[in-house]
Amino acid sequence: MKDQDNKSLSNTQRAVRDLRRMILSGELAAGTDHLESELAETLGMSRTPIREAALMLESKGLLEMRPRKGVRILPVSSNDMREIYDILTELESLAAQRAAEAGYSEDELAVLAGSIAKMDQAIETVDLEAWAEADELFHQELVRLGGNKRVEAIVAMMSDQVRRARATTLFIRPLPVKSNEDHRVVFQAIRDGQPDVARERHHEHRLQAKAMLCGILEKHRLNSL
Amino acid sequence: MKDQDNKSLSNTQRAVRDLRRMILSGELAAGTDHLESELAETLGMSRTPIREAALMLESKGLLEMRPRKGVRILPVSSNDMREIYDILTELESLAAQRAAEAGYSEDELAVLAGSIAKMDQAIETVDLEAWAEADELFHQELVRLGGNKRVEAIVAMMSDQVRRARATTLFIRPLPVKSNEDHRVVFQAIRDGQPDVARERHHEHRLQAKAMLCGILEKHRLNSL
DNA sequence: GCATTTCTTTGCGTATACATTACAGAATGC
DNA sequence: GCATTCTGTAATGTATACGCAAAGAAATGC
Repeated sequence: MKDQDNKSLSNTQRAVRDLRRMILSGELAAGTDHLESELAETLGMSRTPIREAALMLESKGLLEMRPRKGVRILPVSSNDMREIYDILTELESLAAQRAAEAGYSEDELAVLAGSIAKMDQAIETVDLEAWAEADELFHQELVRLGGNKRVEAIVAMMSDQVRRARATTLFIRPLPVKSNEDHRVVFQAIRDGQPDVARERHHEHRLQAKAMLCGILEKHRLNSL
Repeated sequence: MKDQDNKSLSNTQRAVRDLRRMILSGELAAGTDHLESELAETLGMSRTPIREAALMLESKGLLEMRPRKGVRILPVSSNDMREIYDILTELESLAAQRAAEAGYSEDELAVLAGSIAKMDQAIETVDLEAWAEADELFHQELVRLGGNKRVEAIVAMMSDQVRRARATTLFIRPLPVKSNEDHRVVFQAIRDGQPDVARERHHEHRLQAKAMLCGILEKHRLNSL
């Protein structure tokens, strides 16, 4: 199945996918430099698709191309995380508001409800990986329901960067019980058609998440992930 | 001076700059298709830098590369404008808040004040082009003062698309007197260190601008710019 | 021993050639 | 006359080659 994908995908697309995966997994560590030709050999293709992929990832903020220094995997500082969380806070809150205004049916909210259920279960079994995955689904689906494709794209881009920080902090942070309550309240506001409540509560939720995460990063001097 | 730029800039960078300019000026009209080789010949370079430039502009949402259909200049529908204005509304309001929190000195706010003065003057002389330019400066500087580089980048990206719509609507819309009052109020709130006021007033300002612009677009059936 | 300059090496920017693939139009079968 | 398949072509996707510019090494002058 993966091989079929490989056949239909262009090399450039494969390079984007693989490089992104390697960056998010840490295989290409933050702050390290890599020659185009080196990456080309690693992925078994020529420099052209590598360059095209790197260009795309550069505009997504994952790396930087510097003449004669190779492509540099961008580190994410705690200041970067502040910037990113501020943007996520605003855009997701807008999405929550719009979702509440849209008046979705129970069916249409099934995925959102499901993600909350998964998070509850993950907390009971103290499975942090599963919680993180469900949390991501919640936010992604929330934004989808907001109905603004550009917001979706921006949030997806930022989420890529958050993911790296989260992988590090997941096991340091307190158990996200409060977080789950917040999600439930936002969900109810959307279901009950209360845009202002949905917006406000989600806004608050994200501000707290930001404070928590950035606090941890700074306390542990994790200044480049 | 321009020629010096051309010497120090790479062909890819020139292509980005020129293509962007051609799209914003309408020389490359929205909805039209252009072959890579055709653009290459126009700009006097090979396909490689054209492809790289197109890739960058694609991620900025100005165009789309479709296999065998050429590079398509993306039209901006009134629905697109709604999406864009919603994002600008949220992110600029955040910037206004943060700018007010930062406690800038009069000196540091000089550019912002200057842009307001220019807008006032432009209204008196009914010079809409000059007004639009000053208005853009105001919003750009506001976002800069917000101190979030990513917000700056996103807003700059979206502004590129707004510019096309504005060129069309500028001479249909009412004289932006109300707009200038809004700017002044936001400026004062920033100067006086009132984050909530700055945020709220700017938010309102942008919502009205959105309603006005989208209203015009729909009334005149301008559905692809 | 240090600075300056030149030379070498290395990696990127770009052109170009080639492979691939999707589409159009013709041709053939029914 | 219509549908289907085949084939040619046009445009993209990818590889590769080459020139140039910058960083480092070596050498020379002081």
